[in-house]
Amino acid sequence: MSSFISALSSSTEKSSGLAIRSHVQNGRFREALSLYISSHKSGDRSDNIVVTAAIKACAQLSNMYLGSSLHTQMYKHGYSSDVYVGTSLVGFYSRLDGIQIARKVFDEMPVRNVVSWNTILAAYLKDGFLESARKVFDEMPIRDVISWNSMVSGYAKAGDMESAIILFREMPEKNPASWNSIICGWIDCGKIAFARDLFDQMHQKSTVSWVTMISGYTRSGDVDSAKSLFDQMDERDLFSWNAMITCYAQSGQPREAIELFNQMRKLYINGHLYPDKMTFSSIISACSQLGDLRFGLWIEGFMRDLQIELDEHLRTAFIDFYAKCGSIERASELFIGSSKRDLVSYSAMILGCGMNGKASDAIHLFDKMLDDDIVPNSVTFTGLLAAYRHAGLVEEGIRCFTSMWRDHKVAPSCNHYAIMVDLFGRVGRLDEAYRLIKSMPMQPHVGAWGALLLACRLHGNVKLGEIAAHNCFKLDPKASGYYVLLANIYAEAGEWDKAKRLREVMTEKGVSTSIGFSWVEFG
DNA sequence: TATCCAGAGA
Repeated sequence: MSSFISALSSSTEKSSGLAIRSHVQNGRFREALSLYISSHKSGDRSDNIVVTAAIKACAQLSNMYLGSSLHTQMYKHGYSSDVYVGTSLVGFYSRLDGIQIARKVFDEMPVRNVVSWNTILAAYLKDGFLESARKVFDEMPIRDVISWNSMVSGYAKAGDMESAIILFREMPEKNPASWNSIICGWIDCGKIAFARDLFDQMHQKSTVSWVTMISGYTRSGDVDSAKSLFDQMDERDLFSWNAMITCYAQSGQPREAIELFNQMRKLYINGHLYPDKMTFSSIISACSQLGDLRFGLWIEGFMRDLQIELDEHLRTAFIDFYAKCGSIERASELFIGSSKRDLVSYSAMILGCGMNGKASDAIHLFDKMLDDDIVPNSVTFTGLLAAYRHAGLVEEGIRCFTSMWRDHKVAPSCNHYAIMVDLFGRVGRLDEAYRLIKSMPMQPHVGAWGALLLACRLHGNVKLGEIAAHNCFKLDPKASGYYVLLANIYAEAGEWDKAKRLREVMTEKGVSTSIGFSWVEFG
């Protein structure tokens, strides 16, 4: 009987051990640890294989408490001299506790293999100690392709492409990760053409290579090239879909992002591909760009169905979404419930308040943000200035605009200028608005001139209106709205000839006359 | 039979 029980318990030990390892292999770290804890409580003795997996899960989940208690247990059982346990502990401490402790554990290992060496090499590189890492690399008794890849990517990430390429050329053996490190390095320093050149030379591209290039094009704003690569891919994994959806969402093409998401959803319905936090983060951003509250709410329900929990990224995406859709109360709830309020979540809230005319809330949040020692950025000031504009608080707006560079070292962008022009314009201070445009250190964009034009329409100023309109025509020749505005200014001033002439110019230039016809009737 | 390298978000 007792042998039966012990056989039974050893078989459950085996199966739970197998399940724990499989959870870890598939990235289900939380499940792995809770299974480990429950099987441990029921008296299972864990072997070094299972503990290795558990330590890895602790590292991934930043569970310092359980990880270090596993370390103590392993020490007691004499397992800590095992090369697998030792190596996973080095990885664990390098992730959670920094290089010193990791190095200490590494030095105390009685046996090391190439993976142990790679782990300590990666630990130095992760913390940015390039020279110490190189020392480890040169001292290593054996190196495999991963050792070389780590060092190459370390140089590339540090921007030292020269050293990266020297090492890359010396490699006795290369795999796709080696190439990807260099490609990534070129992208990081803005040399997308170099990256593409290398990408085209690759014989065996991995999905990582494709995704790296797609996100490179995203960063350089080349949506067409990104899409062209995406279309050429034979096998698309979750990362590939996410990269392309993100590309659209970040390039101001939210409809395309959602369209692609719907295509991806068909694969989900067939049980092939499940959207994850990253997917939703981009999709929510697309929804907030469109101000599409209904679709966003549907997305929230879909996430609930998939049991996707809000992390800080997603929470901020939702704050931005609700704020931009006018649901400031819901945005505030999420913001207040957030465990760490950072620059982005504060800025999203301030922007939301600004857009929804809650000037005093925006100002209050800004003060609180400074109290929390968070340094404001360009987006923060866009929100704050928008709040002043909405409330028509000119003097406060001027003070804020002056202070952003003087006190916070944030240089005003075209958009900031455009908001100020709008603010002056709305209250009829047209000359100041015009002077502000003339004082811009950069080429004024159509937003600034457009704001002035709108103000001239509002206050019936023909002279400035003409100047503003002609700049708009130059900067955005295809848009008919500016012509309509100028025509309205003429019409209201009774200058029918000019209005008529303007319509002729539109026809000559082939500008669409299909919208805003109210003015044409005057001519 | 495990441990290490390359891809992502507001």
